[in-house]
Amino acid sequence: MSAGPVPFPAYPHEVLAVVLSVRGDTLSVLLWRRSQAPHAGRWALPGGGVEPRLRLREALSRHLATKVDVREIAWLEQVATHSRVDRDPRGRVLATGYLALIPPDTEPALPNDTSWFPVTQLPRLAFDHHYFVEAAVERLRAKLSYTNIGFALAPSEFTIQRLREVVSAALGYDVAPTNLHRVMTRRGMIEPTGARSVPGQGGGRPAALYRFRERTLEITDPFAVLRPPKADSSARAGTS
Amino acid sequence: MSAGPVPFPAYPHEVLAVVLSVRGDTLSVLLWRRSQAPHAGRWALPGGGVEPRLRLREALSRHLATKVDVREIAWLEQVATHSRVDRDPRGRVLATGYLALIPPDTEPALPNDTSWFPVTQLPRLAFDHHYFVEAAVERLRAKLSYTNIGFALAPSEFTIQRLREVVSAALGYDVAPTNLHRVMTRRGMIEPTGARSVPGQGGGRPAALYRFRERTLEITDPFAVLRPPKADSSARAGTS
DNA sequence: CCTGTTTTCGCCTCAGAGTCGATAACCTGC
DNA sequence: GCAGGTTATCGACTCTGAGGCGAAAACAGG
Repeated sequence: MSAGPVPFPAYPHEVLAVVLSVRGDTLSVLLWRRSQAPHAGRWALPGGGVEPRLRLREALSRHLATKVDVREIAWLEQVATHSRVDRDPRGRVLATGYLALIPPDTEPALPNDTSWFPVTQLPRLAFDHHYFVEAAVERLRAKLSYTNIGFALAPSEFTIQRLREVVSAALGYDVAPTNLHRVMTRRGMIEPTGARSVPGQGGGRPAALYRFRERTLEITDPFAVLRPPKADSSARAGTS
Repeated sequence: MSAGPVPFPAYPHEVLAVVLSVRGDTLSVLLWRRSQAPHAGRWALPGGGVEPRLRLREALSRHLATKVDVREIAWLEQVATHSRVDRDPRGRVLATGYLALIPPDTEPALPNDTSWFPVTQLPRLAFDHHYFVEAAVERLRAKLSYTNIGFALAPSEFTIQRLREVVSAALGYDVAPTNLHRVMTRRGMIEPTGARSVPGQGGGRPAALYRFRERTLEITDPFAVLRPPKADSSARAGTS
């Protein structure tokens, strides 16, 4: 550090995670119950302060490690920073919220004060945490329609039926499995593993297993109003 | 304030604005030239510290007021918060960046140290400001395709040709005016004012004038992979 | 009335969504 | 091991909305 002091006012800063996962066919968020004031007894998002040498994301990972195994987090994305002066009764605190996604086939060992809540049946949350939840769910649902973000919400291998359940839970409404299969396939998002599901009870044809082809975010051109001239050939590129 | 002290470390926090506008057929960003260390002589985004009783957005508006008339800002949206420990040589500073849009028919009186730069020909920026510019431009381009955000980038009244120029500049590639007209109309985004443009030089049929129907953000369902059952009738709703 | 410019319209193609039925693969019970 | 029930998968067809393209229409000016 050098070149004189920083000329800006400082404020306590916290990071918060909206950890979303499909638990038993409903999209749920991970909350922990506060035992101390302020808002003792209310449910809150996991998170906390930012240590001096950590970036926001790193600080958040450490806080999350006390709740879930961080390796289970398949997606982590910053959503928004809130700055209401009175959002914390103890004094002004800025808060940056992240969206974190966990696949449904991992079962984190939760501490006693922590549990999953369906996003449609949230308890009263501490501070302004409900704003973060709303924003994160909205972000997730938007991205489900034009990215392959589903990879972070689905098991590593799944049947189309299971994928339908997961996507339906995340979106909040039913989707038809036949169209889901066709769309995901046509977009090249999923591919069959070759294996088949174990028949299970009740008989019937065992379903084929699929996996997401990529496990990093890819954007499926959301019908671009007006896309580049024609992809290849025709010059004009210009920038970057 | 009450209930004990805030238990989180504090950091200087600044707000930055990526002010974008179409200037002479190219998407441009508003920069000012730093006169003092660090990074004296380099160009930087407008912004600064956050006063104690102001929210981030309010603080940003005040900083912007020294550069442009705030009333000209047609859209203001938070994009991201950066936290690299060494992003400011004077010490750790967190920074929250905003995207601000200004219509092309307003001509802000700029201070001497301030001017517009085409986003494709940026000078070397101070700090990590280029990250903010990239993120803001990306956000703008994404939203152009599935929202009516264009209202903040277009004049209050315009011909289809002019709209094409503005949109082309923002996207960085040419778009066909005929499709633009149809798409914008079909989505109900624009409507004719009834007036026609002055013929101008060269003759030809005078173009009809249009305006954006709404000047607040509306989202045009980006082809939802799987949308709700059928909107009305057919029961099945369920949650929410 | 001819020319140049801009708008407007029609036609074509393509992708997504929904429906239906045929077929495949498995179970259970006899 | 075979018949019948159950579930999964796939293809064919249709419908709708969007983008690409080009021709026709509308209009000002000479």
